[in-house]
Amino acid sequence: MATIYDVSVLAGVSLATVSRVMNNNTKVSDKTRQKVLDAMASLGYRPNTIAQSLASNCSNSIGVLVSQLDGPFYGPMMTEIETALRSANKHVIIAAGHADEEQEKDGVDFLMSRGCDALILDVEAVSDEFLLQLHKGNTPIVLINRYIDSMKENCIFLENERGGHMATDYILSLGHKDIAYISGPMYKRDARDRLQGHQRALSEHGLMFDPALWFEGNFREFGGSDGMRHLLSLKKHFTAVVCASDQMASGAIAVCLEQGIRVPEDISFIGYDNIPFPQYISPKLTTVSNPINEMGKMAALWVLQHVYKSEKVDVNCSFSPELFVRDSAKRIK
Amino acid sequence: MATIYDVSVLAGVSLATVSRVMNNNTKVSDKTRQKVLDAMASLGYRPNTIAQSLASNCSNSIGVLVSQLDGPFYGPMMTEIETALRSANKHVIIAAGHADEEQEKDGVDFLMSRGCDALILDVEAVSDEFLLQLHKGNTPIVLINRYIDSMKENCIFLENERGGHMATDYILSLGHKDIAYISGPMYKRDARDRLQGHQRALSEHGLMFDPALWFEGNFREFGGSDGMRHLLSLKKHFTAVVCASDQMASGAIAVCLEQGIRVPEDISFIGYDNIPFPQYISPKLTTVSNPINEMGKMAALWVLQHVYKSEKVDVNCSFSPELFVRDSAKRIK
DNA sequence: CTGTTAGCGCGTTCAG
DNA sequence: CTGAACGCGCTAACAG
Repeated sequence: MATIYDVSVLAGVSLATVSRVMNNNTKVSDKTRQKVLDAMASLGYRPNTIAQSLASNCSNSIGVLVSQLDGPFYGPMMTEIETALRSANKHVIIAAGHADEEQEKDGVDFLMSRGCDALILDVEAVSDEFLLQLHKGNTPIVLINRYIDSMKENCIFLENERGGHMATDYILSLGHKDIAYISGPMYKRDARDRLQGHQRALSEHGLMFDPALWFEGNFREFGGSDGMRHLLSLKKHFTAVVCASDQMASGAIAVCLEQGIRVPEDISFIGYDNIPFPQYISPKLTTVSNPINEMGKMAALWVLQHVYKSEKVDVNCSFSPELFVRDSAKRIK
Repeated sequence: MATIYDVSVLAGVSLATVSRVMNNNTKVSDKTRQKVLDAMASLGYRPNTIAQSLASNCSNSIGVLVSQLDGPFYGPMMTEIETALRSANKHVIIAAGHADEEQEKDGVDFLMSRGCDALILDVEAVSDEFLLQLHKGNTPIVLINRYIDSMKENCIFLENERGGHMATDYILSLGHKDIAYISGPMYKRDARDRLQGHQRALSEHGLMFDPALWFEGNFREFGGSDGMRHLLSLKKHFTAVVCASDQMASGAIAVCLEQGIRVPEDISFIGYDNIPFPQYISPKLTTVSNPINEMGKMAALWVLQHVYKSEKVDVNCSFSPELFVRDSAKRIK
C-alpha cells in the first residue's frame, strides 16, 4: 500500500503538501496540486484512515447502539443512518444492547473504547442518570426514542402520547364505544405514553377507560395473540381493539381469524408503528406511524452538524405520528 | 484520557512493560504485572484502539457489506455477526450495497480504506471475477449466500436447489398435481436454483413443469401479489402455489383472502426462508428455512478462526434448508 | 504557497 | 525479565 511518503516522492513535494491537497484546508497552487493528484492516481494511493485518526484525534466513526438488530425497526433506522453517514465518509460501528442494562452499558463502553467521535443510542434499560453522566463526557451523544428534559437538544423522539390519542380518536370517530386495549409493557415509557393518549381520547369523548379490557402485552406478535385470547375469554362486549404496536395487532388479528371472527366486520383493529409487513397481508392494517427511519436520519444529521460541523440543516427533535387508514378498522353500524 | 505512558510512570516501569502486560505475550514477573495492573485501574486506563491498530497493523475491525439493512434477513444475520465478533472484542463496520454493482464496489472500497482485517460480503450485483480479484488481495473475504467454485473455502451458502426440491416435494406428497410457481428474479442465482429444485421434484413425480403457471416475481410482497393476480387471471386450474420466498407467499395469500379464496382449503401455499412474521399471521405459513442467521454466525467464526487464529470450531460452509410444516398447505381431497 | 519537524499512542525489535 | 529507541502513516504547528 502506497503511503503519503511515496506520493510525496513521486510528486517531488513534501509530505505536508500531500496532506494539504488531501484535506484541502490550506491553499495549494494548482500545479503542485495537480502533480500530487497525478502521483496519487498512478500509485493508487488510499489514505490510511487509522493513521489519520491517530494524528487528527478524530476517528470519523460513529457508534450506534440499538436494542436489537433484527426486528422491523432497526433495519430501516440503520439504513438511514448508514446512508447519511457514509455519504459524508464517516463510518458506523454497531453494537446491540438487547434491552439489558448490563449489555447496554457494555455496548457504550465498547463503542467508546473504539474512539467513536459520537454515539447514537437507542437504549431503554439504562437510567437517565447514566445517560446524563455520559452526556457530560467528551463524546457527544444523541438519544433516539428517548426524552430527557435536561438534555433535550440531544434527544430525538416520537410524540407517543399524541400517537396513542390519534389511534383511539380515529376508532372513536368510527362510532366504536366498547374498545379494548393491548398495551406494551408498562415499564417502558413509550408504552405508558401511548396508553395515556388512549385514555385522553376516551375521556374527551366522555368514555371511561375500562381496565378489564386492557391487556399488558410486550410489543411482540405473541403478546398480541396472548392478549386477544385473554380478551376473548372475558366474554365481554367490545367492537374494537387498539394495539400499541403493529406486531401485537398482527398477532391479535391472527387469533381472531383462526377462531372465525371476521376483521374488521366483527372487530376493528388499529395498530401502531406502521411497519412494512402488515401492509401486505389481509386485512391491511390501519395504523399510526412511527417514523423510526426518519428519526435515524435525523440523528445522523445531528451528528454531522454538531460533531463534524457540516450539513447546515435544521434537525428537529420531535416527530409526530401520522394516521394510516387501511382496511382493519371500519365504521360501526 | 490516560495513556500507556501515564501508567508506566505511576507503576514505575517502562512503556514496553505496560504494553507487555496488556498483550501478555511476553513473560512479565508477577509483581511488576501487579504494579502495572494497579496503576491501570487507578487511572481508569483504556487502551487507545486506534493507536493499537496503527502500531500493530491490525484494526480489529471487520467490514460487513449487505445488500440492505432493512428487511427480514439482514437483521438476524447482523445480530449473529455482531454477537460473535464483539465477544471476541472485534468490531463490525457496516455498509449497504443495495444490490447495485456500483454501490457494492463502493462499499467494498469504503470498508477496505477503513483498514478492516477482513470482509464479510453478502453481495449480488458484483461479478465473480471481481470477487476473485478481491480474494487475491491481502484482506481475507468471506462470501455469504454465494458460491464460487475456485474460492469455495471462503463461501458460506444455502443449498437452494435442495430447498426448492424440498418445498415442492412436500406439496406433491400432499397429493397436489396442478402447481403454480412464483419465482424470484431469474438473474439471481438463488432464484434459479430454487426453481431448478422445484422442477426436479416435479419430474421425479412424473409431472411436467408448466411455464404458463410460472410467474417471475421479485422476492418481495408485491411480487407475490402481482404474481397471484396474474395466476388467477389465467383461469387455469391449480391447487397449490409454491413461492420462492415467504414475502411473496404472504403477498399472494393476501390477494387470495381479499378475493374470498380460502387458504389452504381452496389453494395451498408454501413459502421459502422461514422469516419470523408469517409464523404469526393466519394461516401460519408452511415453509422451508433459510438459516441466514446461522450463516452469519458461521461467517463470523470463519473470520475469528482464519484471521485472528482463535476459535477452533470447524466452520461448515454449506447449509441445508429444513421444512417447517404449519397451516398454509393441506392434503388435497 | 511550501517544507521541516514534532508528535498522536502504542507495538516491537534489540540490548542488557 | 525489563528498558531504550524506533516506527506505524498522517496532521499540525512553525518557519520560511
